[in-house]
Amino acid sequence: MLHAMQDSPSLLRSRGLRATEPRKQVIAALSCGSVPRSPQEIFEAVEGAVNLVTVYRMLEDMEKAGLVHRHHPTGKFVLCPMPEQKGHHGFLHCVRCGKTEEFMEPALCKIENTIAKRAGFTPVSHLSAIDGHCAACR
Amino acid sequence: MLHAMQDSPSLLRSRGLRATEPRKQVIAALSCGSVPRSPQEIFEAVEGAVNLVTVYRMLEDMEKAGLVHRHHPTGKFVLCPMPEQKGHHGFLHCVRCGKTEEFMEPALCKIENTIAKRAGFTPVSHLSAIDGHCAACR
DNA sequence: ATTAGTGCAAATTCTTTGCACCCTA
DNA sequence: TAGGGTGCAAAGAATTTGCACTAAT
Repeated sequence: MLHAMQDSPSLLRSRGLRATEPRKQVIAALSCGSVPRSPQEIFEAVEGAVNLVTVYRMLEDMEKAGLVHRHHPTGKFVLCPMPEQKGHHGFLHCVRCGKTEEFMEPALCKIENTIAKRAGFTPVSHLSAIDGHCAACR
Repeated sequence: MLHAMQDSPSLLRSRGLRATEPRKQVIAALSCGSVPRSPQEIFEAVEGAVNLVTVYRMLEDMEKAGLVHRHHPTGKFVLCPMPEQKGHHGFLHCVRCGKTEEFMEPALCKIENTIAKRAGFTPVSHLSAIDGHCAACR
């Protein structure tokens, strides 16, 4: 997350997006605290410095670019800590404090592929979210 | 699913909900085709026979009762094929035709628990959805 | 200089709330 | 007949669209 905050311009450019002021601000807001945020919450976090409509459009672009992910079932957004890595990203989400961390676990992927195959499905993408209490909120 | 269609009244009553005409219609609509449906889509499926607002309230109640589940990331609703069974329910969803089936896989649960523990999380609930192409849409 | 990106205003769409009436158990 | 459910009207949120203007490359 920090790497994104420290150098959001190159992060953006590496994904084919221009490094604009609004985008840098939104990334900065998202990189604070590992908590998923809704468009409205991001808008408030930047204190209205970026238009809400722009936040919507931006998140759409950044999601396509793999820079942010939507956390389900909340539907909020988090910065992807490893945008270069392909594969199944999953979330660990604390229902008390909201802290959310992303993980990648090949073994989980493998089982999901097995389940899909068994049912005659050709898997394309996976989504998994684990809700619970984090160490601090135990 | 068929069992629900054939006897939605007892299904409803077994969960403490009254077997009303609107509810029977919504369950019938949901049990057709194993496709997740939004409140609006359900409203259209019953051809306006049930008020849209009622559909919303109903889905809320039925979800609490464990009769329907929300499918993520679409946010639409499906009838739960096994409301008696506890544990982690997951979805297999065809991105072409929309067909969605639910599964339960202890091995998946187990890995997710491991992931959570490893990160110091106490897991409370899991969500997983696999998108892909079903046998018919291959 | 180009063209992606942004802001503003306004339209849509989605979801919730309040309240009176109805119908299931 | 009592209380859970429903419909209707209306409010409130959330999300999208069009278009002119700005700014990054």
